[in-house]
Amino acid sequence: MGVLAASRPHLSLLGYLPRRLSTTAPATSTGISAAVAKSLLRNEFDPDRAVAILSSVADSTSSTSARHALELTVRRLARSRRFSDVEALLEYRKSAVAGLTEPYIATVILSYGTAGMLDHALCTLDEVPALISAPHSLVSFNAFLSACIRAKKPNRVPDLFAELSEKYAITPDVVSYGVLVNALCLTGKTDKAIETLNEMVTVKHLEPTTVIYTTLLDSLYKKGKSDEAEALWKEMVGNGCAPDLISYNVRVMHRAVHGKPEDVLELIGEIEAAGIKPDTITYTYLLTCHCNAGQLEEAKAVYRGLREKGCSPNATTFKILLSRLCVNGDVDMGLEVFEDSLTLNKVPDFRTMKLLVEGLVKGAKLQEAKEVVDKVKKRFPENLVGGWNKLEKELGLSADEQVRDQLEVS
DNA sequence: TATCAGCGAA
Repeated sequence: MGVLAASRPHLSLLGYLPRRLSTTAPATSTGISAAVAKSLLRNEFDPDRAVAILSSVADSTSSTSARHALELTVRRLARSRRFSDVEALLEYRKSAVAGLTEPYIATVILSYGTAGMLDHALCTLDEVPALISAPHSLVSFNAFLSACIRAKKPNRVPDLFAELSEKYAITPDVVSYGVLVNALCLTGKTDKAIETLNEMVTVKHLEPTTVIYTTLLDSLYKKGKSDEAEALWKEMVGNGCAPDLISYNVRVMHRAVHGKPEDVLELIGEIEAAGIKPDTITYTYLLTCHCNAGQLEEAKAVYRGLREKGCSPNATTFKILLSRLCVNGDVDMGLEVFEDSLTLNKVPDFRTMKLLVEGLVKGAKLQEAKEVVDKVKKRFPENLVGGWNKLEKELGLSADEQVRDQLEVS
């Protein structure tokens, strides 16, 4: 019942789509570029405004940015549980876009996966030959397998892999096997995943890839089987699959959790020696390792050194460093890090921000605490502000409380 | 030339 209510189409949206596209845009707005839409969407959490941004994209199909913009919009709608609107949006794209291509349909399939609507993804896959007047290729098949994983249903991949490749007479390639191996890893069947890789090589005569090895390495490390992982790393290199940054980062992750900062630094040295430039994820692991070893000054140094390494902090960097700073009572640096996150539009989650505000109040920095709350409230959509109002009351930061404080002082 | 696979954390 609740589901029905939640998934009832939003009338304004349904009306909006065709109208927007059939009406000539006013002279002032000739449409924005997909790249601009993408950056707007990244900071737009309101689903209706997201749809509005998306529909003003001039070139809505060809670029990767345009496809990414579509996926971001679907994610916003799905987060609001507006699945009928997701359907309206994606079905409209399928029907109204001239010169529909298989890569574009692949994006629709993946978007349905992101929204958890696997039945719709499967229907779309079925429609491919009718939509493009050509048989399926691996692109839509692989996109569908990947949609299963995005929909958090990796357990369905093995059966569908066999069933659909048979039904559509498709010969799976290394990408298909890559998704299959990942699905097996995600469902805890790492042994079966390794078996699958071996089958792929010996029976299907497909070359193994760095990507598939990386999937397996990650799974083995996360299961605590580091010896097996190290052996597989050697196998990967031996089979001519050169490790890239992501495979190194999987190792860095393991060392950051189980080793010392020196071990992580040593591995970073190896990465650089291989002619690869570590990225923000690499340095965030290093920073985390320093934090866990109680080396807060070193962690701060890593943070401050990011820019000269050509990296900029991401949401995870901010979250980890800020929470650790607050726990250690370093609210001054905490404020600095918060301001940076504001500048980059990557303000950490409520729990982390709560630590900063509480720390500031504890340190008698009421004015700063209030400013932080105001700035965060301004950035977040209405539906997330509730927690802040409650926290303000608890900490005595709300307007009423302040007036009372002032009265008490005078 | 890329589209369809792999790392953080939500």
